[in-house]
Amino acid sequence: MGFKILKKCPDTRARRGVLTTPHGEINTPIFMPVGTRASVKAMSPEELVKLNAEVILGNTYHLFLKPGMEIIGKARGLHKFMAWDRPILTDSGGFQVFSLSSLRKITEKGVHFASHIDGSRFFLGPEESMSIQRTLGSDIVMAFDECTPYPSDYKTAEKSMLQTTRWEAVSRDQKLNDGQQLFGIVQGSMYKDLREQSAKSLVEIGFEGYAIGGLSVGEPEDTMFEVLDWTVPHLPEEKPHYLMGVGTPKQLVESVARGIDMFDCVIPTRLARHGSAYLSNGTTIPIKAGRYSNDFAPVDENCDCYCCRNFSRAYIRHLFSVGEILGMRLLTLHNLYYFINLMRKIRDSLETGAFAEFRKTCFNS
RNA sequence: GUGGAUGUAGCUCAGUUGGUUAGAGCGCCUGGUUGUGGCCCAGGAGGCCGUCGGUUCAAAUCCGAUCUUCCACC
Repeated sequence: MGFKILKKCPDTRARRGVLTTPHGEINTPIFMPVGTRASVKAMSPEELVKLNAEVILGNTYHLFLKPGMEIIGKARGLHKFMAWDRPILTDSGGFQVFSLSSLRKITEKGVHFASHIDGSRFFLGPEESMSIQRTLGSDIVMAFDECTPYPSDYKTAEKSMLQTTRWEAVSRDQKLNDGQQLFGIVQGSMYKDLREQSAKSLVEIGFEGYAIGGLSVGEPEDTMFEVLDWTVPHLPEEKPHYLMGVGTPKQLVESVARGIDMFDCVIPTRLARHGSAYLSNGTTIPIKAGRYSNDFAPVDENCDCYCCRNFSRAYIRHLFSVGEILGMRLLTLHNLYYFINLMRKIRDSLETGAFAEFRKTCFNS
């Protein structure tokens, strides 16, 4: 178990690495498709394997509410329950408690909240989150944190960051299963000294990996990159760095250059369900637009995914306009293929020492 | 043929006792969507109100003719 750096970029902070878990190896930099409720929406595990997805996300908050831990326990863990035998990373539930639920009451022990599904009351704190993630049996466990809203004034951001730090220390003290790796999460909003302080505190506690949270929450893109520039240098170089919830193709490349190894984002799958398809230059097209009704070219001429090898824009637009499930499935497949392949190209360029060049030219086509 | 109904945005329809630049839903076009509620949000384009004539200061609205479509009867 653990992280090994295979090669470093001579020009940037980018690295090519391998993270070993109980369910296999993860080649970094990596993009992790999101499978919140024990399903990467519209994809079967078999299709994800064909796409070369090496690791997917699951979510403590959602799985805790439905189907509940008793059922996951009876299924003997999330891997068996959903028939996915590759690595799984589970989010701690902290983010969702703040973004989805209502009637939150925060105490030193955790958060009282009302379910976004039916309003029923629950409590989630670091002890509960770790216990749940132990039952889920995920390979990578995230510490319980509070995602500081944006914008936040300094005092609010500081208070929130310190609360997160205390919860993360409690998370670290909980017992996990053999092989489960715990990642800490840096907070601190957009303040340089808070980010540094958060990073240093986490390093003191000691985690198998370090995530950067509280970004891509509405701040300008340049601000996000700036926060990465402030934060990553304070993380242990030999541990994996995970940027939570990011991002667009351009943000992935730019964040790799700033030393990030892991990403997760709903963008490719959510946009696919809403009818947006990624092109190789990193932009999207709205496949539902009337102008595609007579366009018999593939979604992306430069793509060799199953969708682009077999189907036309006109056909997929038709599927969307009549509400056929296959439309969402094909675009999800295509968008994930694009993201996963983009990361493979990043890794290839790191291996050959050509990342800096790739960074400049990768969206030119 | 007779009687009744109908005609307003691409589609389905609202438009009160005549009163400023005629509305809605869907569709269409532009943006947005970042640790997931198969959505949603913000803008925009688009109408000689079937046609012709009349009444009136003023007509989608009242009157006449005509055409369209539908129903019933013969």
